[in-house]
Amino acid sequence: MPQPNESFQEQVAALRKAQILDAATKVFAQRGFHRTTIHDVAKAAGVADGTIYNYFENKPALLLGILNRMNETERRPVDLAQVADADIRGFFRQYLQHRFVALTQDSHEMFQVVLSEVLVNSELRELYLQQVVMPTFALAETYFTRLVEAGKIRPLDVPLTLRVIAATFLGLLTMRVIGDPQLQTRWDELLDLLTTIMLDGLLPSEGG
Amino acid sequence: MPQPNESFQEQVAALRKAQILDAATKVFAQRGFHRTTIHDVAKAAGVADGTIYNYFENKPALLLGILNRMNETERRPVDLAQVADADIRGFFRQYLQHRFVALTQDSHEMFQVVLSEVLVNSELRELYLQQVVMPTFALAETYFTRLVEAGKIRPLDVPLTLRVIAATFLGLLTMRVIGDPQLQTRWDELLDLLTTIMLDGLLPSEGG
Amino acid sequence: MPQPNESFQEQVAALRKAQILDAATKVFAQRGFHRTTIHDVAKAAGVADGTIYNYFENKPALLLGILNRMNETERRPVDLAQVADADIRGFFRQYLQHRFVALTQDSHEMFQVVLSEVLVNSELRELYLQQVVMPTFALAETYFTRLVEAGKIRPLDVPLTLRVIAATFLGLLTMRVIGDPQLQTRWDELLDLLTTIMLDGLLPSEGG
Amino acid sequence: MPQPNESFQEQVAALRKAQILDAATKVFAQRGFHRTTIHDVAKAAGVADGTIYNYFENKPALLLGILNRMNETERRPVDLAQVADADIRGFFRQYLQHRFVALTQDSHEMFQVVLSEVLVNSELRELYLQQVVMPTFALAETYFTRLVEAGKIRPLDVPLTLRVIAATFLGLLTMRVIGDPQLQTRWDELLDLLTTIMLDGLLPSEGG
DNA sequence: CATGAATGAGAGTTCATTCAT
DNA sequence: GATGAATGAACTCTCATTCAT
Repeated sequence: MPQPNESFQEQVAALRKAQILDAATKVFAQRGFHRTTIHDVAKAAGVADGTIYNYFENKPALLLGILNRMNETERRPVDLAQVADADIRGFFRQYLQHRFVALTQDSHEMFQVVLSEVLVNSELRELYLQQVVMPTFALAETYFTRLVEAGKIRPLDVPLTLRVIAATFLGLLTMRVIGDPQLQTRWDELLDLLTTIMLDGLLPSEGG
Repeated sequence: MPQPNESFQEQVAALRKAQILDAATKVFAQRGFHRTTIHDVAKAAGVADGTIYNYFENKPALLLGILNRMNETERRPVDLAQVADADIRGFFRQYLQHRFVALTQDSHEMFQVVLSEVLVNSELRELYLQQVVMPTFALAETYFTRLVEAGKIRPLDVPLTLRVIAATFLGLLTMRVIGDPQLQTRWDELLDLLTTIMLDGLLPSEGG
Repeated sequence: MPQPNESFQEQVAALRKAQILDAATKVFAQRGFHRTTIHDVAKAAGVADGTIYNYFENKPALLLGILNRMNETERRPVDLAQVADADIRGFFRQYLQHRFVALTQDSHEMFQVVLSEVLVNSELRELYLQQVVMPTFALAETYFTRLVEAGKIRPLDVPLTLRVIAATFLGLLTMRVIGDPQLQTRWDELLDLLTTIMLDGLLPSEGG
Repeated sequence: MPQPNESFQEQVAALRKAQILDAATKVFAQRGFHRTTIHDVAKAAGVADGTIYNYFENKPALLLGILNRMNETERRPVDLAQVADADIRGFFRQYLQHRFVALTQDSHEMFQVVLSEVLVNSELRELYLQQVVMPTFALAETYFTRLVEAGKIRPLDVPLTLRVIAATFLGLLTMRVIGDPQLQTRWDELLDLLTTIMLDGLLPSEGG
C-alpha cells in the first residue's frame, strides 16, 4: 500500500514489485521454485524477463521477497487484547479462526513456496527462523504465559506447548496442500474439532 | 546360466541400488533435490555418474525410489494389537513413541526431501498421497474407530481427528527440521507433553 | 528562429559531445570497451543512459568519436619548419619531446582504448589506418626525405626507417601502459637515451 | 607434447586442451576476445560448447591459457652462448632473426589477442607483467650487461636500453598487425635495417 | 532534449543424459 | 556393468537500445 509521502515514482515501483511478487508466488507454488524459470515469472507478471531484474537482484531474491511478505502477514497483530477477557473457549475459537483465515486466504501459496524451499535451503531456513518463527513464538509466549498464570490453562511447559499448537496448524495446512481430500473438503469443520481436542483432550469427558 | 548366480546378481544389484538411494537421500536433504546434481549423488555413492543410470531411469526416479522406501518404512506394521488392551494412556504413549522413533531415526532425511518436493510437484504429490498417506489413514481409521466404539476415546469425527493427530506429528517434525531450537534440544520431552495435551486437553483438570 | 541561437545550440551540443567522449575515454581505458556499459559512460558523464544516444548512434560510435579526436591530436601540426634548420641532434631531441608530450599527456588513454580495439576489430583497424596512420606517415616521409637528401641522415630506406622510429614510440608507450616499472618511473630519461641510440647507434663511438 | 610418463587419458586431455586453445587463439585474434562467443570457440575447435568447460573453468581462463603458452614460447631459450663470441654485428642480426621468427610465425595471433586484452584488463596485465615481461627482461639484462662490460656495446643504461630495443619489436609487430602495408610487404627487409639503425644510428657514418 | 524503466536478444554456464571404451 | 568425456538444451542474467513521459 503506497505511503502518502512516497514520490509517484516510488509508488509505481512498489506496485511493480508487488505485481512481480504476486506472479512469482503463484507460479512458484504451481511448479516449485526451481522448475519455474524467470521467463515464467515474467510472463505471469506481464513484463519482460529483464524487467524482473530491475526490481530483484536475482532469482533467490524473489524468494526472499516472498518471505518478507509472509513476515508482514504473520505479524499482522492479532487483536488479542479485546478477546482476552472473554471466556477461554470463545477466545480459543476466535484465535483459531484468525489463524485459519490468515493461512487459508492470504498466504496459502506463500506458505507452500517458502516451506518447500526452507526444508532444503539452509540459508533461507536461517532467515525464516530468525525473521518469522522466532519473533512469532516470542510474542505468543508472553501472552500464553499470562493465560497459564491466570489459571485459564493447565500449567504446562509454555514454549513446548506453543510448539505443539503451532505444529498442529502447520501440519494441517501442509496436509491440505498435499491434497488430503478430507482436509480439503471439510476444512471448516476443523475449527470446532480443534477447539475440543486441544482444550478438552481426546479422553471422554467426565460427565460424558 | 545357473539360477543361483542370477539371484546373486540381483542381490548385488539391489545393494547397489540401496547404496545409491542412501547417497541420494543424504545429499538431497543437504542441498535439496534440484540443487543437487547427479554428479553429487554419484560422488556420495562412490560410483560414476553413468552408473546411476543403470539403476534409475533418470533423476526424478531417484526421488520415487526414496518415496517407495518411505512407503515401506511407514507401513512397518505397528504392533498395535498387543497394546490395544492396555489402558489408553499407556497405549497412546507407546504409539507416540513408535512414531517418534520412526520419524526421528530412519526417515528424517527422507521426510525432508520428499516433503519439500511433494509441496510443489503435483505428480509426486499424487503418488505420495496414494501410496503413503491414504493407506496409512485407512489403516489407522479402522483401529481408531474401534477405540471410539469401546468408549476409550471421546466420540469425535474419526477421519478428521486422525488428521489432527497426524498433522501434529508432521508439524513438529517440520519445525524441528527447520531448526527450532526448543524442538531440537527438548525433543524427548514432547512424548509426555503430547500425551497430556491430546488426551486431557489444555484446560485445567477439574481437580487441579 | 534567430541564427545566433542555433549556433549556440550547436555549441552546447558540441560541449555535451565532448563531455561524453571524455567520460567514455576514461572509463573505456579503465575497463576496456566491451566490459564498460553505456550506463558506466553515462554515469561518468553525469547524464542519463538515453542521452548518450542523442549524440552518438550507438556504442561503437563512441569509439569512432575517440578515434576522430586522436586524429585531430595527431595532426596538430608539428612546427617542423622552424626547427628544420637547427642542427639535427637538437632537432631530433625536440621532435621526440613533442611526441612524448603528445603521447603522455593528451592521448594516453585514447591510445590505450583505441589500440586495444584496433588490434582485434578489423573495421576500426581500417579506419585507423586510413585516417591516422597513413596521413601521418605521408607527411613524415616528405620531411624525412628532405633530411636524407640534405645529408643530415644516413641514406636509408625512408618509409621503413620511419616505421622503425614510430614503432619504437608505439612500443614504449605500450609497455608503459602495460605497467613496466622502469618505463613508468624513468620515462623522462628516455628522451636523451633515444636520441643517442637512434642517432649514434649502440656501437661504441669511434673515439670512445 | 605428451610426456612419456603421462597416462593415456592425460595425453588425450592435453591434446584436447591444445586443440581448444588453438581454436580460441584463432577466433579471438579474428574478432577479439569479447566479440567471440564460447560457441564460436567450440565450433572452431570442433567440439560442443559444454566440452570447453571440461578443460577451462570459464571464458577468461582461455585467455590465461593463451598467456601461459606465450610464456612458454617466450622462454624458449635463445641459444645466446653460441653466438656470443661472434662479432657483435653478426650476433645482433642473428638475435633479431630469432625474435622475428618467433614473433612472426608462432605467436603472431597470441600476441594480438593477449596484447589487446592486456591493454584494458588490469588483472591480465599484472599476470602478463609478472609471468612474461619481467622474467624476459631479467634474463636479457644479465646478458646485455656482459656485452657492455666487454666493450662491445656503448655504455648506456642497460635496463632502459633493453626497453627501447624490445619496444621497437613490439611496436613493429603491432603496426604490422594493424595492417601497415609497408611492414606487411617488406617485413624481411627490416632485419638489415634494424641492425644498421640500432648499431650504427641514423647519423651518416664518418666515412660516408 | 533529458530521462530511466522496459525490453528482449544473446551471452556464459550448468548439468542430465548418452555411449564408446 | 562401470566409466566419465562429450553433448547441447535450457537456464540465469546482462546490457544496448528504445520511447513514453
